Order: sequence, then C-alpha cells, then structure tokens
Amino acid sequence: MNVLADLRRRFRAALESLDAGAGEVADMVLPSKDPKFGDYQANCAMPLGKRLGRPPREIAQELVDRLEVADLCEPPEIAGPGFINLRIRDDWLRDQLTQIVGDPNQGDPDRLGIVPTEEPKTYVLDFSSPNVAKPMHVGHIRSTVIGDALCRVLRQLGHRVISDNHIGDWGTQFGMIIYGYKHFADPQAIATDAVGELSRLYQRVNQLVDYHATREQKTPAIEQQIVELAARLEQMHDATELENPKDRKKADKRQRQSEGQLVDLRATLDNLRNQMAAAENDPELGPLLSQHADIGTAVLAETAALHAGDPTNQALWDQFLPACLASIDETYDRLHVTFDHSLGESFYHDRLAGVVEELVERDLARESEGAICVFLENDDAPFIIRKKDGAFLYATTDLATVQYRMAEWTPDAIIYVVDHRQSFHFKQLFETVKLWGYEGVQLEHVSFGTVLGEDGRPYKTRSGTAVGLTGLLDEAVERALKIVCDNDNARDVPLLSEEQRQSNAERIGIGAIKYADLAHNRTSDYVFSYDKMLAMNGNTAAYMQYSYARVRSIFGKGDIDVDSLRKSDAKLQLDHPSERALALALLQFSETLERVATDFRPNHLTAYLFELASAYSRFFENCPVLKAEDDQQRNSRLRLCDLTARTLAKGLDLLGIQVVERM
RNA sequence: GCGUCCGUAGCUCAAUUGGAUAGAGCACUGGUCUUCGGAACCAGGGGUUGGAGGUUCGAGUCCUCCCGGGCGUACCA
Repeated sequence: MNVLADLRRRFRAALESLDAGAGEVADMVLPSKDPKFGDYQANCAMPLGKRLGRPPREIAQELVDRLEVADLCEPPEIAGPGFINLRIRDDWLRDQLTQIVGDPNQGDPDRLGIVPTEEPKTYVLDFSSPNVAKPMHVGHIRSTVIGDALCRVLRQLGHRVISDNHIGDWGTQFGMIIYGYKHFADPQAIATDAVGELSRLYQRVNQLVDYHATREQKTPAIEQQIVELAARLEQMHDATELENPKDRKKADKRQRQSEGQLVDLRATLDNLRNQMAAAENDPELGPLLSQHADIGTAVLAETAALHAGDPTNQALWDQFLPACLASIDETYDRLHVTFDHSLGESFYHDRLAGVVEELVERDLARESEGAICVFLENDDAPFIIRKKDGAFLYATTDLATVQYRMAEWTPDAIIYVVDHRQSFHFKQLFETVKLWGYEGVQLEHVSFGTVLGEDGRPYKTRSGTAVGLTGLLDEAVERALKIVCDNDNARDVPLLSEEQRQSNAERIGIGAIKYADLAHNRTSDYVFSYDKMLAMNGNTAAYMQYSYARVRSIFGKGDIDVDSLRKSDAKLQLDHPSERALALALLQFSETLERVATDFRPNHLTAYLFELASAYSRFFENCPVLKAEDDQQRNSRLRLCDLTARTLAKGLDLLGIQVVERM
C-alpha cells in the first residue's frame, strides 16, 4: 500500500474538480513532520489561493468538502494559513497492515506492501567504473555502493534496470603498465602474482611520470605564477592611496587575498621540491629518473600503439586483462555487487572514429587548434572528442557508449553515478548527445561528494596516496570482529561460535561502510570514521542489524513458528499509541522506496529504517509481547514484530547490506 | 577571472527541494532495571542556519551583496 500515492490521487481528483489544472499541486501532500499535525498534511491551498485570488482557508475548506477520504482518514482539519491535516483512521490502518502481514493473495513474504510502479521504465545504470591498471581505492566506494543500492531499489519497484560497469581498460593507465612491463618487470613475480606485480609496475611508472611532470611542467608553472603575483602585489602597493574608501577597501581585500595566494603557492612549490628530492634520494627510484627522462611521451606512445593495433602491446593487453578483472571481481564478491554488463572502454574502441566522423559530417564538431571539438553555447571550453595527435578521449568513448546503449536497450534513462567533479564533463556530454539527436532519453548525472579524513581533507594515507579499498574493508571487518568478540565474551554464556563471529564481523564491517556512505546525503562530502560507523547507537548499520537480531530473538525465546504465525488471519490490534506508530511506519515502506527512486537518494531509506527501528524500540519498551495480556494481543504483537523484522531485512537488502540472526 | 557546490548545536550529519516551534547521533546532565536481548530506553540543556538586505501568508532552502571554503575550467579519466 502506497498511502502517500493514494492520498495524492484523491487530492488530484478534488483539486481538478475545483479548478482545471490545479491537479499539479497534489504533490504538496506530504507526510507530516510532527504527529500533532496528523499523519499527512496537504499544503496545496496556499499556492492555489494566490492563483485563484481567494483566501487559502476558504479554498482549503472547499477542497475538504470535495475530497473523498472518509474511508481512510478522520475528518480533515484545517489549520494555520490553510494547512489540511490528515489523520489515518485506526481501523483502516489496522486492515491495511493486517493484509500486508499476511499478504494472503501474493504469497510473497518479501512484498511487504511494496506497490510496483505504475510506469515501469528501462534504466541503464552506469556506476563503479574502476580502472584495471590500479587497485580500487576509497574513491570507488560511493559510486559502487550508491549505484548498487539504486539498482536494487529501482528493480524492486518493477523497473527494468541494466547495470553496466564502464571499466577503464583502454586508457593511459594501461600504457603505463605496458611501459612498466617492458622496462621493469620481474618475470618471476608476473608468474606468481600477476596483479600484485602489475600494480607495482603501475606505481613505479606513475612515480616516474609524476616526477618528470613536476620537474618540467608543474614547478616552472608555479614559479611563473609566483613571479606574476609578486609583480602584481608590487603594483597594488601603489594603489593604496585611492580616494574612494570603497575602492580602497576592495584593493585591500584583493591584496590580502593575493598575499594569501602567494603564501600558498610558495608552500606548494616547497612541497613539490621536497617530493622531487625524495624521489631523487630514493635508492631504487633515484637512479631510474634520468634513464627515463621521456617517460611521459613514451607512455602515451605505448598507449597509442595499443590503440593502433600494435601486436606486442595487444598481446600484453590480452595477457594481463583477465587477471586484472579477476582481481576487481574479488572485491565485488566481497561487496555483493554484481553487474549485468561490464563493457569497458576497450569495447568501444573501434566505434570512436565513426562517432567523430559523424559529428563532423553533421557540422556538430569542427577542427580547432588541431583538435576536433564540439562547441557548446555559453561554455568557455569546447567538448574535445579527438586530440590533435589523433587519439580519442573519455568524451569520445562516452558518446559511443550512449550510441550503443540506445541501439541495444532503448532505455528511457541513462544514470551516471559519478563524483561531482565531473559535472562539467556530463553537462557537455548531455548537451552533445541531445544535439546528436537523442532527445527522448533522460540523462542524469547522479553526483556525489568526497570522502574526507578526520582532518576534513580528502581521505588519504599518511604518505598522501589513496587508501586502498581492500585494506579499508579489512580494517572495518577487523574492528567489527573485535567488537563482536568483546561483547560476546562479556556474556554469561557466549552466544556465538567462532565461525559465527567471523561471518558476523564480515557482515557488520562491510555493512557499516556501505550504510555510512548511503546514510549521508550523496551531494555532500562526509568524514569517514570507523568509530562512528560501527557505533551501536544512532543511524548505523550495526544498530539496524542489532534491532533485527533483537526482534528475531523473540521468536526463538517464545518458540514461535513464524510460518503459521503469518497464516493467522485475525485482525491486528493497534490499541497502544506505540503500536499504532509502529504500524504507520511499517505501512510507509512503499512510499519511501518511491521517494528514493524519484531523486536517486538512498539516504531517504536509511532515515526511514532508523525511524522504523526507533518506533519498534518504543513499542518494545511499552508493549509486552510474549507476556501480553491474552493470546489475541500476543498474536497481534508477534505479527508486528515479524513484519518489522522482515521490513528491516528487506530495507537493508535493498541497500546491499546483510542482516545477522544473532549478534 | 568565469562556472559550480557548500557554510546548520562543541563534534558528525539530517531537514520530504518554499511549509507550521530547524531535527538525530556522539559528548554533557539527570533518570529507567525482578533485562520478552542493557550492544537498551526515557528526559533535559545546548541554534541569530557564516553576515546584511530583499521576495511572500511562510525562507536553512529563492534573489542581490559581503565573508570563508571545496571543486571544475582545451586535448587525463
């Protein structure tokens, strides 16, 4: 049962009978924040009052008169400037929930009142997108976890979802591996641990490329900036005697800013020089630096050779790719994330030339400074689809990918779960795609913020490199294991076997990381903290898992057969306020999922689960279950417990998180 | 410079995209126990939503300016 959708439908009818075209404000029916305003509230009378030029309270009254909700609501109340407050009738709530608990017609214990969407769509969901050349790191968490959760929720609602992992298997990174293999490979290591060795090669080459880029480009550029800025500051001193106080203030500010920038630049320069010195003094790296002075261009040449079909490089690619993919799959197995397709960049490489050709032919792209570009309105920079050296880019691959997906699956929407730094790229991509002629498809950049360390800076290791994903998961599981063991050991009689402890720790640790990520509004940055995500209180996976285990333990303790419990067709009793509150929360699962799907925000679901767990907690405190007054009440409360457990488990499952039966 | 996102309680974050008295967790203070799982629950203090104007029945949310940050900005992905 989707209560919200039902109410909106009824309001729409009433609104349209009042004024043609007023139906659009039916979306202003919302769950109330505060119980004293009822369970739901309609805020449509105020905007309508303005449109019709009549007092909002009068409109509200007229709406209430036309509204047909007597079967599911108490008589609506009008409050304040024209709010319509709705309270769900207890008998209606009871009947709806009784049906969901038993779900007699569906026979599906997981349906839980979830109403399939009225308009099933086809979505292509593009997320995770790791690079084969380098190990997955903390930066891949959000895309992977959010993408997977959205995939599950959309499917649950009845949409057709095609998940596609657009793996980076054809870019400069692979050129680095090839270069590294040709110069630094240890054949022994390749034979025993290919992925580890390739990772080492990648890092080695990356260090060398970085060093030379720093030395030949970055450092001189910053030196240049410092000179310019210093010169500008000189001139500013002359301007301090301006007559107009406003101008003087402005000049002062600009001077302060420039001085600040100068300090920053000098610090950056020092930093770069230190890094270079560190590389030069490194006993392994140092001697290689001068031998590989042209490594930047050499790597690009290896990449270009691969793209051009060079047999040696192609053979190396064929040899290494499977091991790289297998290594990535290990991580996905651990995260329980799967994809329908993993069509990486390489899949599209023979389509790229055609894409550029077509855009040029259709006058959408043209040559500029040697590169082929799409010039879009109001953009400072063009969308470059072919470099002056003839190589293709990320942009070209993305265009070819859209073309393929449209031809293959004709989706209604393509959703990219990618961090916010790429929003300019997607803005350009989407505009180009529209110009290209794909007008009907919804293109959505579901962007997200950065994972920060406790210091508020992007989460890095002490040496400044990205934190590896495997290590991150390991540490979360390790910490979870310690908590699990400490707590279990503190019991009079420990509850868990050694195996259960291990498997619990895995579920709790991984769940903690996923949940922490999903619980934050995806558009904001968040601070990564093991202690917070593994806390037993608050909006965490561990608390949800604990809530679930606690509910389930009742059935063990009372020796209850859940199957026969579910077959009971006796009506539920919702006499205590906390029973009613729990029932209402349970009934709102369906509308919560709809909301997650509407704006692609899984944090609505985590917030819902936290509220549900809280509502259960109050119920559990106030309403004895096994020791209920009579069998009827006991039966009713047991079924509320059962539905709570199933809803918690299902909600977590839709977030890609597993529950544990005992913890 | 231009574009874009952000600034909410001591800390970490919400706020149904313009709705009623801005909510949670942690920390702090005080309470609940003959434990249906205490890894719990309840209550309290704590806010000029960075600042100043404006729009309107109503602003954390929209517009203008200011302060402070992040990110992006022609051939990386």
